[in-house]
Parts: sequence; C-alpha cells; structure tokens
Amino acid sequence: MLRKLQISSDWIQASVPPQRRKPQQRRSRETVEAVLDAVVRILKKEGVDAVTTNRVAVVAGVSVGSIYQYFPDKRAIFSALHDRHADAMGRLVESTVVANVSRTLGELVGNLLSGLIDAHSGDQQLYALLMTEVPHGAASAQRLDARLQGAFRLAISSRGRELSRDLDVERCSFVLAHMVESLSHAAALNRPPSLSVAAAKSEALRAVLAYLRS
Amino acid sequence: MLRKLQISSDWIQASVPPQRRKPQQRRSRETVEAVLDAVVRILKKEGVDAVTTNRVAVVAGVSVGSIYQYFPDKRAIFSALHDRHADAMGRLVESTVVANVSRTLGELVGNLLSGLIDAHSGDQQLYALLMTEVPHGAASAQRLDARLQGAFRLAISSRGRELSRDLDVERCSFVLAHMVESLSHAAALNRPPSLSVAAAKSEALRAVLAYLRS
Amino acid sequence: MLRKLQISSDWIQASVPPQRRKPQQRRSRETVEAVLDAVVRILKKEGVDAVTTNRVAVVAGVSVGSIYQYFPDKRAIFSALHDRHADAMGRLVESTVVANVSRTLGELVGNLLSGLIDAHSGDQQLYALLMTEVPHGAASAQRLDARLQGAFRLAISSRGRELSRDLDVERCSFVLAHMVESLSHAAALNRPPSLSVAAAKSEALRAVLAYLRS
Amino acid sequence: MLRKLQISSDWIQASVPPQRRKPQQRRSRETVEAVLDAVVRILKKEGVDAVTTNRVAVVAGVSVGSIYQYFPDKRAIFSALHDRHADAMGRLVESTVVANVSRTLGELVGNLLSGLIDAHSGDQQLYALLMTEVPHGAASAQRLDARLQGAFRLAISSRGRELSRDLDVERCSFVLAHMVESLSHAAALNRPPSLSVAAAKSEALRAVLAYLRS
DNA sequence: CATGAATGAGTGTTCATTCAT
DNA sequence: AATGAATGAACACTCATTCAT
Repeated sequence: MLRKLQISSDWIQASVPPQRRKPQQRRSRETVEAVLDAVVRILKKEGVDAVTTNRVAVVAGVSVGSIYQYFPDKRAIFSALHDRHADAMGRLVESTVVANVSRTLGELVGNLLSGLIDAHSGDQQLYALLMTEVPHGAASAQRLDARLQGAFRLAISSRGRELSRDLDVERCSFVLAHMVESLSHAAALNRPPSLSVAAAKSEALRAVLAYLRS
Repeated sequence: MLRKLQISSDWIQASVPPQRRKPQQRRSRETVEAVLDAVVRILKKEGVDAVTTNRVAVVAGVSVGSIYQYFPDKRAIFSALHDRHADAMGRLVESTVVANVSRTLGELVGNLLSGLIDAHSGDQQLYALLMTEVPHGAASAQRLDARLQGAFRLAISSRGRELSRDLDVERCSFVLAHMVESLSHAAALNRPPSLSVAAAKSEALRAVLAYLRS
Repeated sequence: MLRKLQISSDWIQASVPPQRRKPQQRRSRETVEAVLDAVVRILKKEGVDAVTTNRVAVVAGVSVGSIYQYFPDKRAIFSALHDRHADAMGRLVESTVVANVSRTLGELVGNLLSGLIDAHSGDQQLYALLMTEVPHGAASAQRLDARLQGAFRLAISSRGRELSRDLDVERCSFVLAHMVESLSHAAALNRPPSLSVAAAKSEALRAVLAYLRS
Repeated sequence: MLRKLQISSDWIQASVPPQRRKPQQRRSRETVEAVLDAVVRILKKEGVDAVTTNRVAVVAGVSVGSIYQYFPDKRAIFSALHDRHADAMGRLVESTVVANVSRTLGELVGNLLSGLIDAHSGDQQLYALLMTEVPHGAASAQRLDARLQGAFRLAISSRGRELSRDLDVERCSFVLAHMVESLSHAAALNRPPSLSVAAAKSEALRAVLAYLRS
C-alpha cells in the first residue's frame, strides 16, 4: 500500500510541470519485471537448468547486456525473483490485516489462510520450484518472516481485550507467523492426496484458533 | 600397481568362501558417506559454488571417477545429502514416538520438539544452506512429511481415549506434522533475536497442546 | 568515407579563404587530446585492461559516440597515442638538430641524448607500458625511425669537413639513429640498478662519439 | 605412440635408479610447446585478434581445458611466448660467447651480430608482431637484457689486456648489450630499403668496434 | 554534431563427465 | 573397481560499436 501511495503521487506530479527522469525509472521497472517474468516462464517450461542469462534475455525481449544493467550477476536475478514473491506475500498479509481491523482475530486468521493458500494454489509448480531448485540466500525469507510477525504483532496489540491479558506478544506473533505460513504452504503445496484444500484449510484454522484461545 | 594387487586379491577372495559381497557394500556406504561429508565440509567452509565434483573428490579422499560409481550425476549427490538429513529426522521422530508410547501425547510432542530443535541447532549454518542454496527436488521433503504424518497417525491412533472421539486422524496428523516441523525449524533457525530457544520451544509446545486439546 | 570527405573538404577550404572553420578544428584537437590523455591516465592508474572505450569516454569527459567521431575504432586510439609520442620525439630531435646547427656533431649528439633521456625519464612507467602492453602497428615506430635518420642525414651532410670524407651518409645515419634511440631508452627505462642515469648517458655519448670519429 | 615409447623407457629406468616423474614433465613441455607453436601459427596467418584460447586449443590439437592446466590465463600464454623467444636469444648469445672464448672481442661481436640478425631475419613478420601487437610485461625483455649484459661482462673480463685498462665493465657491458641488441633488431627488421642486410651488419660492427677501441 | 542506452557477437574460463589405463 | 588426466560443451559476462533522440 505504501507503494500504491507512491505511485499515485507520481501520477499527480507527472501531470503538473517539472517532470524528469521518471521514464527511465518506469523503463527500469518494466525491464526488471520482463526479466523476472521470463525467468518464471523458462523455469516452468524448461526447468532451472534452462535458465541461462542468454535465454532469459531472449525470452524477456531484451539484450543480455541490458540484463546486466539491472542485475549485477545471475544470482541477483534469482534473489530478485524471491524478493518479488516475498514482497507480494508480505503485501497480501498486510493488506488483509488492514482490511480486517474491525473483525476478530479468528476472522482475520481465516482470511489470511485463505489468501495465502489461494495465492500459492495459483501456480503450485512454480512455488515448489522456487523453494527447492532456485537458490536464494536466506535473506528474503527472513525479511518475510519479520514482516509477518510485524503484522501479527500489530493485529494482536490492537485486540488486547479479545485475548488473555498476560499474553506475550513477541512469542505469540512468532508462533502465529510460522503456523500460518507453514500451514498455508502445506495446504497449497504439500497436501496428502487424501486431504482436500478445504479440509486442510479448515483444520489449519482450527489449530490457529485453538492456540489463540489457549 | 598397488591398486592392481588389491584388485586381484579381491578377485581371489570373492571366488572362494561363503561370505560375499559385504565388503563392497560396506566400502560403498563408507564412500558415499565420505562424499556427503565432504560436500558438507565444503559447503560450510567455501560455499555452494565451491562444491564441484572434483573438489568433493579431493576432500572426500576418493577419485572423481569413484564418485560416479555411486552417484549418476552431481545433482544426485545433493539429493542424497537431503535424503540423508530427511532420513535422520525421520528416524529421530519415529524413535521418539516409540520411546514415548506409554507417555501422553503432550509429553511426546514436547520431546519431539526438543529433539528436532536440538538436531537443527547443532549446525544452523549448514541447515540454512541446505534449505536455501542446495537445490533438491521436492521429493525428499515430501517423503519426510509422509513419514512424520505416519508417525503422528500412529501416535494418535494409539491414544484414542486421550483425545476427543470425533477427531479426524488424517487432518490431525497433517496439521501436527507441519506444525511440529515448521516450529522446530523456526525455533532453531529463524528465531527473532528477541526470543530465546527455550521461549520459542515452550511457546511452540503451548500451541501444539492447545490444538490437541481443542 | 566520412573521413575522406572531411579530409578533402579541409583541403579545399584550407586553400581558399584566409581563416575558416577553425573552431571545429580546435574543438577536434581538444577532444582528441582529451581522449588520449584519458587513455594515459587510465593506463597508469588502472592498467591496460581498464582502457575500455566507455571508460575512456567518461574520463575524457566526452560521450562514447564522440570518440567514434574522431577514431574509427579502438585500435586507432592506441595508434594515435603512439603517434603522438613518436611525433613529440621526432620534433624534439629535429628542433635539437636545428638548435645545434653551429655546434659540433659531438655536441649535437650529447644534447640529443640528454633531451631524449629526460623526455622518457619523466614518466618511465607510462613509456614502459606503451612499449609492452599497448598494441601498435610497427608503422609509427618506423616513421619515427625515418625521421631520426633524416635528421641525422641532415646533420651529417652539413658537417662534411668535420668527418672523414668517405663516410656513407646512409649507413651512418642508420646506425646513429638506432644507437641514439636505443641508448636513450635504455638509459631512461632499462638501466641496471648499479648504473646512474648520468653514467649511462655519458657512456652512451662516449660510444656515439667513438663511432663518429672512427 | 611417442607416449608409449617414453613410457617403456621410463619403465626400464624406473627399475634402475630413483628417477621419477619425468613422463608428466615431458608431456607438459610438449603440450606447452604445442600451444606456443599454435599461437605463432595463428598470429602469422590470422593476426592477433584471432588468437583466442579456443582457436589455440584446436590448432595445438589439445582441448581448451588442457591449456588451462599449463597456463593460468590467456595472458600467461603470451608471456610464455615472449619468454621462449628471449630464452632462445639468451642462449644464442651465451653459446656464441662460449664458442668465441679464444677469439678477439671484435670477432665475438661480429659473430654475435651475425647470429642475432640471422635469428630475426628468419621470420621478420613474426618478430615484428611479437614486439608490437602481443602484449607482454616488461619482465622478459629485462631478463634478456640482464643476460646479455652478463654475457658481455664475462666476455670483457676475460679479455682484460685487449682493452684499455681503465674501462668500467659495468658501463661497458650496458652499452654493448644495448648496441648489439638494437642494431641487430634494426638490421633485421627496421632497415631502410636502401640498405642491404650486409651493409647494415658491417656498419653496426664498425660502430661496436669503434666503441671497443675508444 | 553530441549523447549514452542498448546491443549481442564473441570471449575466457569452468567443471561435470568420461574412459584408457 | 579405482583413478584422474583429458575433454569440450556450455555459460556468465564484457565491451566495442551503433543509432535514435
């Protein structure tokens, strides 16, 4: 949402007078996105080993040289891809928290689980690949963890009376964040065939609610 | 030429008595272990990019050629490494389940969490690398998931009366397995600096117990 | 062909009115000098491999495109650099010859050696690099040779009586030119540590004088 | 097949004294020579720019990988080429000095000039390229200078009475070395068209003799 | 004329894999 | 079975050059 605000303000400034240098920035973003999308496409259709810088350039419709204007090396491309995903999830979580301020923690968690599971169900193959085959420093995952815990800390704090008073916000947000994240992943990507998504989701919710009420 | 002599004597022994082929199998295991240990050592000291088959061979004290006797290609080495870890965790879980047959589910879960957290705390750097930088098909993780769920299914089934009767074993073991696994990982590897291992562990236990009692 | 056109038009204009078009030409020379100086600067501070056209452009304060206005390709930049140096040396030699018309050949040679040694002593590192690492067709060195021999031919011819009459001007200027050039280089750049510049210079002079008197 | 022969002889030798490890070393030298010869061939037929590591490998009849077993990088190949030439010249000079121990200094110098001029006349194009287009640190040239001066120091010292007694060996060998080297080069490679090799050589000799007698 | 973003051919180099011994 | 020298396909990355603005 922070992003959204920035963009809108750009919009406003752009229509007045002293605009400058924005084209490059927009161009940059577009190229970066094109590159990351190309990586995704190749990843899904041809596998990790087919993701060579030259192939990415072709699929992205840019020249190899241009890729190196935006990424210092190949590894950085993968990092950016992970970051983009982590960012999207972070924003999803935060916007859900915001959208549920006036609802109970239970309702919030339900929506969170739904949102995350849906997000990952869209392209299970891709997310599985991202996690297993595409190398990535631990950094982006940790940043996401931090964001999740931050969101939960907020959600908990603003619901003081709903919960037992001697609850430790730090511990609680830690556990909540990891429960929600891993159960979402599991429900979307690692479900045993005998379990429907709906069943997995409702059971996950039961677990989180039980914890919140404990 | 030393080599040649060894080979010939093997030849001779092989064609004589009852015992058979065990030496080779032991040799095999030893070589495989040596290779995997070498990978771990290089991984920690020099990073993923230094893990080349030739370097592995040197560090493991075998020839590159020998590596290809036991692994079809490089990727298989990484898979074996992941499998070895998954296997160790699987055995840890199963032995804990067995060792706690006469204890309550709560006690079992507590010991499970302790065991897993300790196992990962021993070499956090390594496990972080394994998960982020060392490529691995989803297979071994899924096999581990299945084993965990199997263990939990067993543990739950044999404790029917302790739990509410209308509990769905399938759903329950799914959630338990993922909660225990992810909270252990988180406690050992992704804990926020403000949280001690002990605190993380106890909170994780609280969460699992709350779920079990719900 | 662009080049050719430019040259021809310069030719024509040059022979028609009194002054014209000088600003551009001055601009040109300035840019060319800026480029060559940039190359020298990079060469000394960062080594030959750092001399890329883009870097040269930045250091010279012009755009890459502009460089290509004055040089057909990268190699031409290096050639121009060598030519500039050869030209400076040629001019130094010729002006010394002129300045010593009324002196003996011995005095002339002494001043020649001094001048050349001093010229190269100023930036030994640079001249060493120019000769070893910066590629250059043999052309500019040969042009310089020719100029040196020409200067010596002149100097000898105008001093007929000072020398033995059956001296072969052609042979003599050939040997003189190469002796003076190589001994100057050696004295300035390849002197053994045990030899002072002064000693090297005086010994070089002795050698040339001995030859002249033979 | 050459290999086979070598091996057999090693075999024989191996059973006699302690000698070892020669096969590798001979093989090494052969490969190194093949690579350097390939560079020379490409240099002459196709120019410096055609000297790529892959092309060298093909022409040398080895794999690129093998080149990197003997040379750390491309630049090292060029250095080795220069070193090989410098070494050959050094040996030529030294053997000439040895072969002329009982002759006068004048005769020695004459033979030295002849030898060096002939050596460079054999492949003028190549030597011109080596000096102008093939990058090379100053090191090998300096090593050669040192060797030449050493040879001259020796030659002078052992001819004390032939020369004026107050002669400074250090200065003298410095000048001699550079005179002989540069005049040989000039006679072989940079002679003006109006001068025959013989004329250039005789004039060079005159100059050196004049210096020696001064 | 100047600019400098974009290009992409081409290079040095690595490293998984093989196979003669 | 073991070895490790040799292989060469394949890759990441650079940088001389162009051309639309």
